[in-house]
Amino acid sequence: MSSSSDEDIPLSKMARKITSNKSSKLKLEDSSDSEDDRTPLQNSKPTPATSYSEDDDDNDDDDDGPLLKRKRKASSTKSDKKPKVKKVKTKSSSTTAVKKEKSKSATKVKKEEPKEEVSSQVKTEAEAEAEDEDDTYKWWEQQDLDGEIKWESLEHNGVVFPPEYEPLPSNVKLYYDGKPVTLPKEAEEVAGFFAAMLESDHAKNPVFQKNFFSDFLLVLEESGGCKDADIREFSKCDFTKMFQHFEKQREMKKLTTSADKKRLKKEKEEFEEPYKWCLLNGRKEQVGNFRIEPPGLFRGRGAHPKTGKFKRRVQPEDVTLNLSKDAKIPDPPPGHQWGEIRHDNNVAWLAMWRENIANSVKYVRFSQNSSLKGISDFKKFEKARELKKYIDPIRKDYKQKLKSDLMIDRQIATATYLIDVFALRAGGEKSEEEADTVGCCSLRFEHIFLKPPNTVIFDFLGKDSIRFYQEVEVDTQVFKNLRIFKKSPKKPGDDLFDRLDPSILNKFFQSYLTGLTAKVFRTYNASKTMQDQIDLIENEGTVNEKVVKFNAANRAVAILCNHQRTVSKSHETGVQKISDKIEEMMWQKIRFKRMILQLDSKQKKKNPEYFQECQDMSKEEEQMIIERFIANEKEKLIKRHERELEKFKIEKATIKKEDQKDTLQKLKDDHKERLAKHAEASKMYKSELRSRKYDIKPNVTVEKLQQQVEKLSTRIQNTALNLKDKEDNSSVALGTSKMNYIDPRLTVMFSKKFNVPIEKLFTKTLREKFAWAVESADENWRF
DNA sequence: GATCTCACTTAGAAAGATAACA
DNA sequence: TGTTATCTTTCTAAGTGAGATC
Repeated sequence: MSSSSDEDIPLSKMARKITSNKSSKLKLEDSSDSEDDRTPLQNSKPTPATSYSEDDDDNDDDDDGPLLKRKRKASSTKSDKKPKVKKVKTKSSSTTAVKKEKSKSATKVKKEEPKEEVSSQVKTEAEAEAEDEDDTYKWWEQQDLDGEIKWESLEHNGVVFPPEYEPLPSNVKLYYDGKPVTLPKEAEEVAGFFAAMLESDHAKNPVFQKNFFSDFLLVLEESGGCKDADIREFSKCDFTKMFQHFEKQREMKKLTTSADKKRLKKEKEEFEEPYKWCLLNGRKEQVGNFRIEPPGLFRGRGAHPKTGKFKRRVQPEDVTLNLSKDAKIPDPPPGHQWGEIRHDNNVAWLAMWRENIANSVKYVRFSQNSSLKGISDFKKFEKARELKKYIDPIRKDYKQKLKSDLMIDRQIATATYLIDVFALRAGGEKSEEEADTVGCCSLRFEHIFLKPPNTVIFDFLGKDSIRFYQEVEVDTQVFKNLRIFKKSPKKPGDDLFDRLDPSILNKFFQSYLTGLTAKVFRTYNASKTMQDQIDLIENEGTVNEKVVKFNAANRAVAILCNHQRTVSKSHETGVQKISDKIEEMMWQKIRFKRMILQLDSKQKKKNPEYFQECQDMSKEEEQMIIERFIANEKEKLIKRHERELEKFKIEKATIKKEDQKDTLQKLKDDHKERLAKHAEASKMYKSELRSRKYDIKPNVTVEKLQQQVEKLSTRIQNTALNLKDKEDNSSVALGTSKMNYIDPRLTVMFSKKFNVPIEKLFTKTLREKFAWAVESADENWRF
């Protein structure tokens, strides 16, 4: 099938998640299914992986050999290169800044503000916030954003180091083989890191334990060893005393008065204030992570082979600072020197150091609301919007290439399909020293299961070891290709796309559009999905209802990108509580309806549907609800009384001695009275259940009862909606897509078009990060 | 062309702050 | 007013991709 109508179907819809209702299968491209295509995989003749001959159109010239078998190898550990200060390039621009779509003139170029000293006397955050909004640099009103250099001048105050280690009190010790032992403070610190997380999942992980312990022994040896015992076995170490000490400290911290907490917070803020800001081209901008990461145990995600290893303390000598040549070099901490000073204006970092786990580089960068971050965000979304113009020919092209005679082209086309339709990541190669996670190019034999005629089950761990599990229908030719890519002698452990890696794929993408890479597809499809979802929303209802609809659209994007979060521990009980509440409201509603019938039996004839639900709830169900309701209410009363007694104990001293007895007696009497009322009500409910006779007060009318029923109906509806939202959101993380994938101008457009305050959609941080979008998009903006 | 290095974005967990509830 | 649930921010791990180097 290669009809033109097929071209009209958006590709993102071509493959659908299979639900239990498979009614809407889309017929897709291709074709004359050959006899061979219907042959079960296990019966097909084994062929070498380097060539394939399924049917004629599947024949391959095989002039393109597979990539060298990709070994999962250890990364090299060192680079002693001297830093190079690159020549500053000043390229002419092509990117124009965000055009103001509002009536205000957008072309006015802002004058550079006078350079101010970045010193410990910089304004406080509150003062900075209070500054006139117009004083902030609106880079989006500039015309040229294309320069390659990152800054003309950069000044900052360096970084904040974590506090030195404070040894434990002498009575808090590690126990080895049942006896307390004294450790050198360096080793004690490492043992303490483990002890502090004794009850976490990490500490129960054998790999974590092993890595921690071997690093602990190393530090112990480096620092002079333990004189009290020959520590060799992890199983003989008892960290509980140390753990209890940290728990106690945590409890003490909780008890700090709020005034003290405030004071400590203020002191910390005052100390950190100078490090929070820098001067970028003479303008004050915020620094992001100005705190050097403290030492600790590496918490790798998933099955990381290095999890638990000791992350060493970073010294000033390990830190390289990056700033202008003429900028004042911040003083290193007393007795120390900076590792290196650089003046590289091709990069957007202020400081860096190398960590000891993977020997990778950590950077101190500008904050999310800085102009540099904003500009790169803006460019990212503009590139994704540019893809709009190319997406149709690209899709047409790769659909054709799915049947190419060249294996490499087929693999490229199939991978592009997966990236475009299922928003897979590129999937770069990983070393043995990392968790075994994959993306598109690194998918292996065992990560997909094929179910004829065209169903694929993906099951693999993606970034952060988050499981990607989807059962989907795919294009028939894609299905055929995947079957070829899995054909014998391929076996578990082998790469599905044995001739691909992200750089080959990205080179292919670049032939369509400069700067087009696998990740642009994710941004494009995410924002496109959001635009489509918003287009479906009716402009009606309350602000909160509109926010719920916005979140539902956001959720569609998060699901597309497979953004997940672990279900919170309290989720189950929370859901149960809400479900119980709904049942209780249903029971109350039915109760009111029965009262109506008792007052006026003719009502049933008038509107039998209205009273149908009175029959829907069985007596057993009702009894269960009533009993639970009674028990819950009683528990509430008891807890209330306990709190009152507790309060009385505390306030006793402030009450006159002669009044104390009376006050206590009153509390007890009140409680007794409430319990009596509760007992009476319980008795009434039970009697109602037996006799179906209701004790209705004389002032209660049919109209009043109807009003009550109406109120309850609305409450039930709202609570059910909340419950559904809670369930749907329990494992989906909305934040990641809002922050990284959905063009913020879509959110701003929604806010303006639907009259929803932006504060309801973006937190303060996001409003600052996306200030450029908030100020430039209007209600008609489209992705 | 494979591999390595560097600079950047993207990611979920954990900590902290705030709102809702009893 | 204290407790609990939820929202927001911070932290830092884990990706992508360009360009240098072997």
